[in-house]
Amino acid sequence: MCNLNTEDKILNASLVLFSQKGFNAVTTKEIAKEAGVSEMTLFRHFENKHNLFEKAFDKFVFSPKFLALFESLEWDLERDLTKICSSYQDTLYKNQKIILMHFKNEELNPQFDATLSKFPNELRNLLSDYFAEMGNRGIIQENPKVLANNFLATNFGLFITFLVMNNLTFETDIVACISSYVKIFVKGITC
Amino acid sequence: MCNLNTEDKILNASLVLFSQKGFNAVTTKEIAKEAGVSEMTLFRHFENKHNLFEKAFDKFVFSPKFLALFESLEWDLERDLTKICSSYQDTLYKNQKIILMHFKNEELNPQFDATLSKFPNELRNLLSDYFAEMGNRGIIQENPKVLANNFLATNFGLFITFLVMNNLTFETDIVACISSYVKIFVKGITC
DNA sequence: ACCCAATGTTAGTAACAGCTAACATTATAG
DNA sequence: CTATAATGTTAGCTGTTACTAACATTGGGT
Repeated sequence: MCNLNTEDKILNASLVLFSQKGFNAVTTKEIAKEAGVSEMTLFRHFENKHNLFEKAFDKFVFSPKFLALFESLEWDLERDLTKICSSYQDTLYKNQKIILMHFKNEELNPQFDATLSKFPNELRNLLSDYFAEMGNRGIIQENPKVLANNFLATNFGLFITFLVMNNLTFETDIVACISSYVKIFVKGITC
Repeated sequence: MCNLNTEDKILNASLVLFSQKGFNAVTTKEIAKEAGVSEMTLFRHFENKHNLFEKAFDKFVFSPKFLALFESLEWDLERDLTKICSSYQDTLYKNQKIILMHFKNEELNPQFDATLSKFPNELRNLLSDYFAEMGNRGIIQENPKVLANNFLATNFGLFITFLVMNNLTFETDIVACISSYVKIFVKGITC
């Protein structure tokens, strides 16, 4: 952690602290200390706190490539959904700090929301198309849009539950939960 | 909103603002203004900001009566789960501000987590027992604990998705999503 | 050995936070 | 009408925050 360059050390520290406490509750002194750097250095590199926040966001937001994923599907419900699940969970996991930042901060960055909504929306459309095609093939018959929403919301729900409520709720692990969910979901929607 | 007594006006304003921005990001001046009251009055009633936070929490936390709910069940999967769903969603809805407060604030109040974890844990145990009994009756065969976790996490996920991501994700409404979810879940777990 | 760029250190500013004290105003009840 | 309690107003204190200026220190490249 020490042989990173200065900017990265500061950005890392920012991400950690902003996601833990939110923008207003974190001080620049705190960030500097966490980064192992003088506060002055922080301002020399990022001008002001708000700018630092934006740079941290830009650097750490992870945009997945769902299109490739959907081209690799096999039109086998359980296999495909398992694949999609783990890809989506992976994306959520990689963005967990960013997502927490979003939860803790109100409308700090207008493009913040836009960026964060991009990949769920993309995934939702791809999923909806996938379900529609599965409907055409006579495999399922529910409304594809509702299914897509449902599937995404459940995945996000499982993710957020295990991420933020782990100390206060469930003891089963998320992998078991998800694989069980996919099995039930597949059986539940198959004609 | 104006014929409430002073303490209630302040507590209401606190809840709104704390859940929107988090403890540190809200000022006592802001709360006083939102409550339509002088800042001095706020301190006269609640001594300090932290105490105000705790009082707001104590006042607005809503503890449901799940035991009565489970005694009223009919051992018909879809009907029962629909009932449980809507009761849980109702609880979440009534506690939404409190839940948001929990999301935005790190370990401010030690009993905070304990209180908030009480009712999901209670519900989880009741649900798990319910599924176990349904297993004994030969209606389902999955692991009751995993099912309970799954059911709760999905419900929480749907709730939180619609609560906090409504501007950036899905356009379907939550009632449709939930009723669809229950149907799929029931079909998916029935032998 | 020297330069220069990156860092650290210290001191400080202006704004604002939480909070208090003192006094003025209102309202209500006897 | 008056006494009393609840509120408002103002001014200010104390600490902290974001941020700046000025100078000191380090360390690698030539």
